[in-house]
Amino acid sequence: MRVKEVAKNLGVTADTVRFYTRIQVLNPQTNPHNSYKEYTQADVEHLKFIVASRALGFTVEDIKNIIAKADEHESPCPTVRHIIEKRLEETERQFQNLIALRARMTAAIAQWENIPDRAPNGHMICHMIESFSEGLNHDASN
Amino acid sequence: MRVKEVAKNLGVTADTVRFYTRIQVLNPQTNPHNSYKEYTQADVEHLKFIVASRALGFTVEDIKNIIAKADEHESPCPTVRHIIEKRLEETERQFQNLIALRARMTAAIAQWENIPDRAPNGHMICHMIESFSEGLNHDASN
DNA sequence: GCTACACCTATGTCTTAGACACAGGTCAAT
DNA sequence: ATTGACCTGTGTCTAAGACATAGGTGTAGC
Repeated sequence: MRVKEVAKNLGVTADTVRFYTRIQVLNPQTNPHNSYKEYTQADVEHLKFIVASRALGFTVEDIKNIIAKADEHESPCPTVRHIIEKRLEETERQFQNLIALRARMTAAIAQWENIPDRAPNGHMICHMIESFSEGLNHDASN
Repeated sequence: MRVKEVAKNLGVTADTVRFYTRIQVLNPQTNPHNSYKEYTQADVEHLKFIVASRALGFTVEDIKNIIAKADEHESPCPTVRHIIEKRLEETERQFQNLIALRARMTAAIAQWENIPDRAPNGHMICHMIESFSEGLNHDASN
């Protein structure tokens, strides 16, 4: 199979498959005539593993490490358990940040609903943002 | 003031200030002797605007556009109102994605709690991920 | 066989918002 | 004058692909 077909089968873009191939986390054979890549069923299974891992929040670097462990005939499972805990913590942090961001955005929109547009002057670029930033507590706790 | 002091005053890193200076969204004077940048109080106010905008989810490119509008003596407010709506929608999408990701992660961790580690074999890299991917519905609706 | 032409391919470059490395500058204490 | 701690600008790097482009494939019509 060639890249497009493989991609369509797994619901990802051809560029994604090319990317995995480029960084050698996927290693199809190359047709020496036109240098097209030829993906076997085993390659597809391999890609399926990669896609599933990505869907669980693993980075591509994580996946490389997991595969490396398996290539040494060691069980990658302890590594997998450890990494997903770490990634879950990060996700939780992002989640909190996103909630805070959304709160700031909706608060700003609400605050701006009742005030008029205004031309910029010497010390103001946009009075809406400028006035909103007054209420922002920029502490160093981060 | 020099970069570190400015950064500390606004609760960002010196690298962040240097970055804004590099892309010319901040334009301090340069000391011709040592090519150190010298930030005036006006520069600090300008940076304050940038930091506030970033805190509202605007991209640096957005901020450039807003400043460009203001430089043409046009009110940037309509632009600002428009952009924040767009960014809020994106944030909402990210939010949904993050919720779904977190659900997948916790589901995987729960599922893996009761199954043993296992060595990789010919057709499996990590049976935990592999078995989890079975339950994944990879549809094309995205 | 030849030529269009639609579609596909690999490769190189670009993206964000800074973080990091590093060679050199500053400045107060000696 | 020299040490040494700290600071500076500049160049490079990051993640995970997306995009641009020159060239290949393969079918249809002649």
